[in-house]
Amino acid sequence: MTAVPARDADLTARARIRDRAFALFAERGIAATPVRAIAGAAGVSPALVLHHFGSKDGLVQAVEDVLLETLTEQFEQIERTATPDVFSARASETIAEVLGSNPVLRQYLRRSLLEEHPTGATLVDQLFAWTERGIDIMGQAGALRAVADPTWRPYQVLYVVLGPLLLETLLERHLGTDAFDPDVIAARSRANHDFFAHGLLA
Amino acid sequence: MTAVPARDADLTARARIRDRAFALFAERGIAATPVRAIAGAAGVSPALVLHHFGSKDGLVQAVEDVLLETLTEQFEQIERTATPDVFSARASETIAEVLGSNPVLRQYLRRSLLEEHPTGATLVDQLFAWTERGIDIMGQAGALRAVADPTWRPYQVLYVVLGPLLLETLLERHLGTDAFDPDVIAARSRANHDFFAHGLLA
DNA sequence: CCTCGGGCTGAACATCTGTTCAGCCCTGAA
DNA sequence: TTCAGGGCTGAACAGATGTTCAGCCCGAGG
Repeated sequence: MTAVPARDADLTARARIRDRAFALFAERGIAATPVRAIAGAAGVSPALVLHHFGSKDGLVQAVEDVLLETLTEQFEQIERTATPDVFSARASETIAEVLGSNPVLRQYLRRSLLEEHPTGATLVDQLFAWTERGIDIMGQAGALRAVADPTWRPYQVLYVVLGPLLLETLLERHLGTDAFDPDVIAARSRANHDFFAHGLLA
Repeated sequence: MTAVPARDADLTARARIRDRAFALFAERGIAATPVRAIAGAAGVSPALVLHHFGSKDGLVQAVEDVLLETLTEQFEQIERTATPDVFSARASETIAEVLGSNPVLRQYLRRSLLEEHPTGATLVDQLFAWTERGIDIMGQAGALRAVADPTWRPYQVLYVVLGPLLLETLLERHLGTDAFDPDVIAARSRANHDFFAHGLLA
């Protein structure tokens, strides 16, 4: 899923339509993006969009299939290659890298996670499962503090990690800089690690 | 803003339209809610909706005005009545109470916080300001641990507090129970306090 | 009594939406 | 050369949507 294709001419019309749809869905939302707008952005007739994807829903499905596949790939790679002692660091690094370089992806994810769309649910469930898995790995390595009710731990982690994505516009307004600039990400990571390590209260 | 009016007949048609619009906007989103649907739900002709509010945008504005006013009222009351030592407890208690008893409000908020709509931005900014103010109060009471970079503290708090609201469907799916049931809220509050007090790591 | 005005309606309008369809062009196989 | 097939298009259609408008009903004020 290339958010901003380098050279459209290299892509088949089908791929161009999918990519443009992805960007426009992210920017305006699916319902608010007419097939005609996608066709226009891809330099193609509206009829061709339907010709390739059957219906607008079919196009949405195709877009989300690619999205899901790409993300799954990323996360499985973390799980395969990261050892327990660096798991947390590697995971947050990869997340930052994937999200930081791709504003359109962030916007699309934001919509997906909050809308009741089934793909959004799949995605959140996936993220939650990965978080649980990561916590498990760290727990077995003895890195976690024992708590009375461990139910909420993965949620707490997920909230802190996903917060900057879900409320990106807030960050942008108040920080005045790009919320996913590498330096900002680094500072936030340090603060989060401190938070996870010691909490906030005296 | 009464999410589910007790007895519609008691309300003027204008108020009934506003309330129904609020519920339908929350459920389906603003763009996906036709004026005709609102009119139907309120037992009124579509033309009356426009007669009272000028346009659909006018209706949206009216709905959001009431929403913002109600929430502001709640939070100002906390600030007026809570002393520093109980501020955190009182705030989370009130938030839980307001949100817990009002599923439609939660849904509407979720949409507002995420959409680029100006009211959504105002609302998030307001929530952030309240969080900052609460942290300030607790800091002056000496309840906070000193950290290297305090920039991120209010965000971290906001993420953890707003998480269950933003990702309510995830909670619902995995917990199997109402995510804002009083018992669940209580358990979550305890876990959050522990998190804020000591962090997660060993 | 009349009439004025606001709540309220049905019907209509222009526009936008997803989708269909007959048919164009062009490449590659027979 | 013929011809089949897939990429592709313009025009059109049916339905939905926001909005307008002429006019209804009915209670308050003269």
